[in-house]
Amino acid sequence: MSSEASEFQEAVSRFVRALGLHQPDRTPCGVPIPTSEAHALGELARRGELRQVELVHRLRLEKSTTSRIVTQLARRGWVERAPAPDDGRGVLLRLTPAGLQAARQLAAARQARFGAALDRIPAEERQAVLRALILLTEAVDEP
Amino acid sequence: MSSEASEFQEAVSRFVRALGLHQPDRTPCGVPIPTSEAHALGELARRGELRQVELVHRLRLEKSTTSRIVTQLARRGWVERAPAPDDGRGVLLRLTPAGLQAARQLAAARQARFGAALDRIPAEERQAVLRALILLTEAVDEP
DNA sequence: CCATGTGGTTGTAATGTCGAACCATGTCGT
DNA sequence: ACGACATGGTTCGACATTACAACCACATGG
Repeated sequence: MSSEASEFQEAVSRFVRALGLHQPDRTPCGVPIPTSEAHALGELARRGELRQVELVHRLRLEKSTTSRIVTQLARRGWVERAPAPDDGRGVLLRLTPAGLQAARQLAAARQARFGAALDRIPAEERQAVLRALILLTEAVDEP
Repeated sequence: MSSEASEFQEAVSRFVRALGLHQPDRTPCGVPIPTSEAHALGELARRGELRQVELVHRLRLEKSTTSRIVTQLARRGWVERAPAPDDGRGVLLRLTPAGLQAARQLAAARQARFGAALDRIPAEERQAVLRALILLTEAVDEP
């Protein structure tokens, strides 16, 4: 239904704006690092190690951009580059202890922001909203 | 619940990435204009006229940035600046016919993108997903 | 063993955003 | 009425994120 699609456009626009995603050097949670770096940190925290090329796919960035982001994270002392064991070309990324701590702080900040948001959603709706968001992501993702 | 909040973080991150929102000079729908300009155009299309300061609030940008965006849109021949009738300081923005057409094309592109996404969501879920997105936006917006 | 493809890095350029300085106009208190 | 302050806009300078192209190293397949 076309009216449904335009309502979605609306809703997505508003969501993006409300989230404050246009600010380049600050995450939506207020942490003073770029959003992409935060996402990279998140991916690394979830898995312990990650191939850099995998990060390229997950962040949907160019390999050059990804390389720079990793350099930034390394400069902050949060990740270490190591040669990939099974492929001489590859780079294996690993979180340092400081990086793990930073990831935890970031998670806490997000917790604060999204936790507060969740409090404004009726408890019985939360599961539905989360499910909807996941569904929507899958739907948008699939090219 | 904290596990709920972290699932949300996950879900939001994924959504943002899947949407491709990190590309500065291309909308998620593939239209080759910056996201903020697209949003500005959308706001102007919905209301016919808009005070520039209103755009600042809706886009959540600095007034300087907003001014530049409006200049861009004017350069494209899509909006006209006029003095606000009730306030000598203000600027009233109005869509030109070309701007209206551009807005329609943009809407069509979004329609194509989000329509395709919606098709991948079971029909009986769509209302729930839309509702969830609106709820989530309000929840995130509030602070 | 050469041709081609993949993973990474660096250089270059384009672009989006903010903060500050500045101007014009409105508003409020005395 | 008049000065002090707030509001709406513009311009300028700085900074940051991203992509594309060129290049290198390693892998893979005929």
